[in-house]
Amino acid sequence: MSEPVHGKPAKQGVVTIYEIAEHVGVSPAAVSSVLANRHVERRLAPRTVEKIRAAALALGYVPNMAGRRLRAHKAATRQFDLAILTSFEAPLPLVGATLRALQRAVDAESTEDTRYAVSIEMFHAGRLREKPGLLDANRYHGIILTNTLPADDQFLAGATLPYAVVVLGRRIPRHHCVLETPDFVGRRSAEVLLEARCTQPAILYGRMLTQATEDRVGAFGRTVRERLGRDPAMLASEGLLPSQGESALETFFAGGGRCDGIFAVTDGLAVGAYRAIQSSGRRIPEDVAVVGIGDYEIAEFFTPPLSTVAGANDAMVAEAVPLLFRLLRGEKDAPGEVRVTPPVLLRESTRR
Amino acid sequence: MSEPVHGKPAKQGVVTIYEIAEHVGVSPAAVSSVLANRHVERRLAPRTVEKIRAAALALGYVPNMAGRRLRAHKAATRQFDLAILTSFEAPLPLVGATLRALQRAVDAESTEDTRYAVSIEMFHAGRLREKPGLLDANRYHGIILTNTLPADDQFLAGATLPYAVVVLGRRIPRHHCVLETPDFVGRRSAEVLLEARCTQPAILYGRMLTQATEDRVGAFGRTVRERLGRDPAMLASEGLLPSQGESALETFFAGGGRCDGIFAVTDGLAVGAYRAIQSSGRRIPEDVAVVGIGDYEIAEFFTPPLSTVAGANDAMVAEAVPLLFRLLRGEKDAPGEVRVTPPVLLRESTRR
DNA sequence: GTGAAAGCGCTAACAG
DNA sequence: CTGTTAGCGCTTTCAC
Repeated sequence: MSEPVHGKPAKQGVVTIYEIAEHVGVSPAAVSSVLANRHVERRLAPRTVEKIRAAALALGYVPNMAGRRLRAHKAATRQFDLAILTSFEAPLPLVGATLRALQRAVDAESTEDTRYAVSIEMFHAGRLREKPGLLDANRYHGIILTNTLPADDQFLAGATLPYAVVVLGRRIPRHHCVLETPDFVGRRSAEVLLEARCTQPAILYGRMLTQATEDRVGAFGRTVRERLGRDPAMLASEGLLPSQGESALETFFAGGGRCDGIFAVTDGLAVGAYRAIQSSGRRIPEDVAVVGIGDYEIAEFFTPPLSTVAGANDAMVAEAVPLLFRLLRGEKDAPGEVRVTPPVLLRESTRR
Repeated sequence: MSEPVHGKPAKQGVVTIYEIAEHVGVSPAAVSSVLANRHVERRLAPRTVEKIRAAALALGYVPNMAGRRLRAHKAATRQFDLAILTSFEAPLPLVGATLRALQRAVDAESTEDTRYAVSIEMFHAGRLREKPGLLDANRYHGIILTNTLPADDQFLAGATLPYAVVVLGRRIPRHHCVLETPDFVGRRSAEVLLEARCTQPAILYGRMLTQATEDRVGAFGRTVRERLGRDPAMLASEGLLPSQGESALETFFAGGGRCDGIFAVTDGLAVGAYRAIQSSGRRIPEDVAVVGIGDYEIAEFFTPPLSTVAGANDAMVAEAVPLLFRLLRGEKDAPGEVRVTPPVLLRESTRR
């Protein structure tokens, strides 16, 4: 039944150099040399080269990178493939900070015989499980995973990924996690508004919540309830764009909604909130105080400058990256969580 | 001299499962099963499992992903490895938009027997040539390359990468390029300021210039010179952060510099410029008109809203992605350039 | 319970 | 000018 080792037609498989070789009537080595542009040193007949090229094109040849790499592999060099996995829908500053920190570590750890490849890969929020190769042991040596939605977290809680994983911003059982001190951001941002003597606080957030945001929203609500005896206004926008935040707030105002303090859970939403507040003739902070998230350096440059809670990106990354390297080294390290407490920066937007 | 095929000690090479096997005194197959957590079905003795695990750790075993992938390869599935290569110093949101567009195309093109892996990889600006594996034919099937510095461009002009390459925002001989219509952004932004009757225009840019930015700076200068008979003030900031733009402008003002119109070449610099202008007691646009770049949705939400030129990122990506796929398919397509003309959006920051 | 052996796709070395 | 061969590191039968 089985063909000789290297003469397989692979009738329904993918095109390999063997099919091309057979098709043209030359050896696989000849094909290889042409595809690698080494046919000159091999002094192949121009006509043969042409035929091989044509066949590769006609058959739709796609090189198998694993095969090439295995072959090209320099003994005495081990390679770590690392990735940062984030959702398409997420804001990128955290990812940028993570990448820079990871690259710095990699540059420091690289030696003659140890290389690292670092990349950013994205998944559709809530559909992490559909990401190809996630469960395979043949893609990554380690990843930093961030901006997951609850659906992703649920999937992760039941899954065991066959490589080193550090989860950023989220607590997931049996995984290594680095996250904000729970409830801290929601509670402190509520307190900032209450200390500015707000009596009608509101929170502006995107409809799709990462767990970190969900935690912030929940703690904000609880704190307001405790202190004022009633719930804050909940303003859910369609997304995190300034325009979406703006229209959520406009709709609220148009419907007769009142508020004198807003917690905007991303910088984009804060930008939109500023615009909606100011274009409705209200002043910040006199009529409406605003507090936001400090993960973005832009907050200081709002008019007026935005008070922020959080902004623990750097601190989280500073924990996550060394943790990943410890896991790569196989150091015994029980799954668990590292908590980071972010700073609170009071600026004009809550000064009254 | 040479050892039997599979018994090599590889004295100074990297640790493989063969070294582990030899070390423990079992077969490579046993080691493999343990490392893949398949030892249960194999009913390995717990003690053996333990010893194998310990040896892997002690020897610092790092799995070779190419080997695993080659082995795991599902025949009848071809895989394309695509990447977006950008510099660390570049703004991530632009890259994110490119990735989303690429992913959309990939989602559409994926079939049962054709998979795509997409990632973002970064290089240090100006040191593209040092990126590991860039010249190897065993990493990517195709890339979109963006945010290169002149040093990178020079390197590229002399290099032939052994896979499909689309260069974004830059014209490089012998490569497939998608870029803004040359000079357009610099010229139009100058015109926008001149039409606002500015007589002392200035340009604010980062010290490190991508070619696209260099082009913008140059064309701005030429246009001002043509129309006013003298050069614009050139304000070079250390980087693209708001704080850096702010201090560049503060220094300029402090030194007695005067200007009534500014072209800020990124949104971060525009944010800094706004702050420096306003905190110096000047008004926008009455005292100083400002025009910026529209690649960022935030411009509309400045106070006052920022007039922008450019913002052709979406259009460029819309050209670049299909081009990449054509190259992957091997369609004959001579290297050359596609030019995209960006829109001009006039807002309050130049209305006077 | 464990080992031997085949072979994933590719390329470099060697032999004509 | 071209073909044969070995083997990169790994996993999966199959045989004992």
